[in-house]
Amino acid sequence: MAQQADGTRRTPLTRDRVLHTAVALADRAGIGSLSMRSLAQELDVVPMALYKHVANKEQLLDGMVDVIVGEIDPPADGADWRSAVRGRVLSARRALLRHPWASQVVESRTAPTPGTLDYLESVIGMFRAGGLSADLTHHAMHALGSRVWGFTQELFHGPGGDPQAQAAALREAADRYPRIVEIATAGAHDDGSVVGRGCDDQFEFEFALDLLLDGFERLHRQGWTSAGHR
Amino acid sequence: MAQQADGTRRTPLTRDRVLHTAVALADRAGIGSLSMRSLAQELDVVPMALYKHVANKEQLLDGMVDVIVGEIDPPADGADWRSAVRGRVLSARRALLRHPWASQVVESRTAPTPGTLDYLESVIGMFRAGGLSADLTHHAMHALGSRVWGFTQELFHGPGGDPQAQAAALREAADRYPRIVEIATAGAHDDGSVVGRGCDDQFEFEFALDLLLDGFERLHRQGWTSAGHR
DNA sequence: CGGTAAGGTGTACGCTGTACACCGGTCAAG
DNA sequence: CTTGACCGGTGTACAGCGTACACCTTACCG
Repeated sequence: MAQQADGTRRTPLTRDRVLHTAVALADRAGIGSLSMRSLAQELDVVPMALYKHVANKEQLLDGMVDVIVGEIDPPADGADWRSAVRGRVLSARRALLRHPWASQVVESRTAPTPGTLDYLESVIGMFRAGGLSADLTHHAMHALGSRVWGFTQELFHGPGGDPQAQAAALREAADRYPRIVEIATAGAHDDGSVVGRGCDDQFEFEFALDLLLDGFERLHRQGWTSAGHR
Repeated sequence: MAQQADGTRRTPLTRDRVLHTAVALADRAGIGSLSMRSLAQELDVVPMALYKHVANKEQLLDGMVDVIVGEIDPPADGADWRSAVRGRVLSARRALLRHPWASQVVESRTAPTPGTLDYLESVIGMFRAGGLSADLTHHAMHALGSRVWGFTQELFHGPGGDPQAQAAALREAADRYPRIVEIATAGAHDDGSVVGRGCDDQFEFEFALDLLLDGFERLHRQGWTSAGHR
C-alpha cells in the first residue's frame, strides 16, 4: 500500500491535494464531470479514499470555493474606499473568471465558508474605513449581492451553442420579440449591422458596479440612514 | 388501463397537469425531493409516462419556470416608466417568493424559456416607452441582472438551520469577524440588542432596486450614452 | 372492421453519493 | 522487543437518480 506498481511511493493524499486537483479537474473537464469517482481516478485512488480528507461532496465544493477565494488579491491600501472596493471586486471577478464553473458553485453554497467570511469581513472593512456607517454598509452589501464576487447573475449564461445560430434564431423571432432583438444589438458595437459576438460582459459589469458605488457615495455624502425609510 | 382500481376513469395526463403538479409538489416537499419518480407517483402513474409529455427533466423545470412567470401581473399602464418597471419587478418578486425553490430553478436555466422572453420583452418595452435609448436600456437590463426576477442573489440563502444558534455562533466568532457581526446587527432593528431575526429582505431588495432605477433615471436625463465609455 | 397513432407500462442500464467492514503500515507505550 | 491503537487507503454494496427501449392497450379515423 502507498506503493504503485513500479514500486515508487505514491505522493500521499492530503486535503489540499484533493482540493487543488478537484479545481484543476473542474477547469479542464467542466464541473459537470467532477464526481467523487472521476476525482478519485484523477488522484489514482479509490473513490472512498477521498472521504478520509473531505466529509462529503458538499464540503469538497466548499473547499474548492475557498481555493478560488484564496486567489483574490489582498486589499490595496492607500486608496479611497470607493476605488479600494472597486479594485477588490474586480480582482474577485478575475479570479472567478479564471474558473468558469466557480460562479455556479459559489451560488450553490448554502452556508458561508471560512474563506468567504474572511473576504466579506475585509470588504466590509473597506466601506467602514471609508467612513460609511454600519447601517449604510449593511444595505450596500445587500445591494451588491453576488456582485461582490465579481459576477453578475447573467440571465442564461449557459453554453447556448453557436452564437451565430442563436443570433440568427433571435432575428428570426424579431417580430415576436422586437425589443429584445433591438436591445441585444444596441451597445454591442458601433456598427450595429451584425448581431455578432454579443456585448462586452466586462463593460456591463463595471457599468452596474459603478452605478451602485455612485449611489452609495451619494447616500454617504448626504448622511443617509435607513431610519426614515422603514 | 386509464382505469383506477375502483373502475373510475383517471383524469388523463397532460403537459399542463404534469407542470402544475410538479409546481405543487415542489412547493410542498421542496425542489430537492422533486424527481421524475416522485412526480410520477404523485400523478399515480409510472415514471416513464411523464416522458410522453415532457422531453426530459430539464424541460420539466423549464415548464415550471413558465408556470411561475405566468403568475407575474401584467404591466400597469398609465404609469411613468420608473414606477412601471418597479411595480412589475415587485410583482415578479411576489410570484417568486410564493415558490421558495423558484429563484434557484430560474438561475439554473441555461436557455431562455418562451415565458421568460415574453417577460423580458415587456420589461424592455417599459424602458423604451419611457424614452430611454436602446443603448441605455441594454445596460440597464444587465445592471438589473437577476433582480428583474425580483430576487437578489443572496449570499447564502440556504436553510442555515436555527437562526438563533447561527447568530450565537456568529457572535462567538465576533473577534474573528467583528465587522460582519457589526453589519449583521446594524439595520436589523432599532434596538440592536439582539441579533434576532436578521434583516428585512424586502427592504434590502427595494433599496438596491431603487438605487439602480435612480441611476438609470439620472443617466437618462443627462442623455448618457455608452459611446464615450469604451 | 382494420390500421394507425397516442399514451401508459415494465424492465433495465449506467451513473451518482456514500455507508460500512476490512486491513496494512506506522508509531507510541509497556 | 512486542503489542495495541490509530490513520489512511480498499472493496463491496446499496439506494436513488434520469432515461433508453420494447411492449401493450386503447381511441379514433378511413
